[in-house]
Amino acid sequence: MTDDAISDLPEQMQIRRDKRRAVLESGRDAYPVRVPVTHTIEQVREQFPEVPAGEMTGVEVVVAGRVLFIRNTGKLCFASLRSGAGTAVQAMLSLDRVGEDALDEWKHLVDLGDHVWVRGEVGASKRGELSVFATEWGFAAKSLRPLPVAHKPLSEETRVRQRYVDLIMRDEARTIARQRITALASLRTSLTDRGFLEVETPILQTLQGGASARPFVTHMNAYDIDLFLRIAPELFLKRCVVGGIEKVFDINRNFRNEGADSTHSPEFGMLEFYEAYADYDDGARLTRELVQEAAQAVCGGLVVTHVDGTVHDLSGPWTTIALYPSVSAAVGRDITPTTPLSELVELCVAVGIDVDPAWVPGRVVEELFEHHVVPTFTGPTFVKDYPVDTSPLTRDHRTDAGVVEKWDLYVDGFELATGYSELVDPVIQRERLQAQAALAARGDAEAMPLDEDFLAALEHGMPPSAGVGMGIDRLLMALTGLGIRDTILFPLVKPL
RNA sequence: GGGCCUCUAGCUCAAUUGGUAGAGCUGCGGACUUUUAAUCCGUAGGUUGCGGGUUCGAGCCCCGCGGGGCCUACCA
Repeated sequence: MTDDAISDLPEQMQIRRDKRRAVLESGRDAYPVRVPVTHTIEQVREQFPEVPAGEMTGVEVVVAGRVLFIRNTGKLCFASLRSGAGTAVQAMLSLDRVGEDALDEWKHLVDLGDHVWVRGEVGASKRGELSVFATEWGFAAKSLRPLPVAHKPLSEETRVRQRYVDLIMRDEARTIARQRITALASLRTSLTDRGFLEVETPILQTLQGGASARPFVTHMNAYDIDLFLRIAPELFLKRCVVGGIEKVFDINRNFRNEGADSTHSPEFGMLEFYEAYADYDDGARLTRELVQEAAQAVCGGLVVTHVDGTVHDLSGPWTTIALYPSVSAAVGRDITPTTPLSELVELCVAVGIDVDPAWVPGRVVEELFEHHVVPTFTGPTFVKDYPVDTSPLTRDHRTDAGVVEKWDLYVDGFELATGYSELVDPVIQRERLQAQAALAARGDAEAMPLDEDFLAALEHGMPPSAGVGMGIDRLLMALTGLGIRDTILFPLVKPL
């Protein structure tokens, strides 16, 4: 006989273990391999949308669900059985229908959190609650741990560390888990409907590249080499474009070995797509359509309501501004890529922005932009034409000197997506990557080494292309107003 | 990286100046055939995050460590 009495266990857990043993010893099964279910709880709800209070339907069903509310009286017991998706139906066990033994066992063995099944006629209680009037019941799975109180909010830490409990207790947790998948499906549908091909690119990479970030490093025993977990799929998607997959995307997980806080997760979801014979304006247009179609799929419309009750309108063509003109308007002075650093620093000091002496002029302009312009945004906003000295890997603007063909999409004050007219000249790309490699050689952990194979691919000729990256977590944040950790089912947490 | 706050029963939280660790829900026993956080009677449940120190006495004060949160800095 197994010893299921574990010492030092909290009383309530020990009692549930004792009940489990009592179930088995009584000849019932606490964990049957199969349960005689005839209807899901959803099906019962759909089939009997309105049963008048106190009336019966004559239809017998067997339903199973988790017990989330329980109320026992002397000869009549109530329980609310809920499906995983959150639909509930009431079970009623009365002495005259289920019999004395089954009623007593129910009262003494069933706890909140247990999975049970009941067989019985569908009807409505005197209060009008749709109910299954049990003639028979059994366990589907006995729960050995007590649930938290239903009417007090679970601490944020418990919600994240024990997401299974969060999913049981909180409607919003169940909702966001489904919304995330809905958003991903919407992005896939939107892109494949437009002729894009979804590919998979490697997570284990021999060289880091495609972004400036510190990678996670791991080791491959067979080849005895260090490998990097990807920080971006970019260089592989460009290889696809070179190879003729001219509309291509990857929905992937990236890993960055940097800070983890309320807006940054060390692993995060990302959509990247590339479209040949398109430029950054085309990429912006498609990005807007993707976000709007995702909003339609997830929220049922383009006007979305956040968890704090605020309403956000994602419809329309959205505002597009250029970085330098917007800063010029805000500070009342003409700011261009040739404005001297001293003048830019002066403007920062005047409004209390601390300037790092190492910053290049473009960086200082971006600080002025974030201070003066970003807070004025009233809806989704594309900001285009960034300083060349902060975007060394990006193609120069076709007409404006000193800026590059890059945009950032701001929603709710954070950056949701970024897009480029991709640099495809292999000679210029090599020069810029060589400069990065020099930084890497000097110890800059975020700089990329020279990827000869990528350059060889470009030297075969890559058509002019638009490239876009969008954060999946941030898309969910924009649609729901949640923090990043609520959009990720299992965010990384430090072990206790 | 810096600063501030926080960790007490299964869950959510109290505990006055350093003086017997409590409540609600949950649990357990009992009553109740229409409950929705039922009601009533009775009752159990604690290594106060971990380790040291001060003190006659520490949940409370001091030091160290760990977890969490907020602000700030940095990074995308």
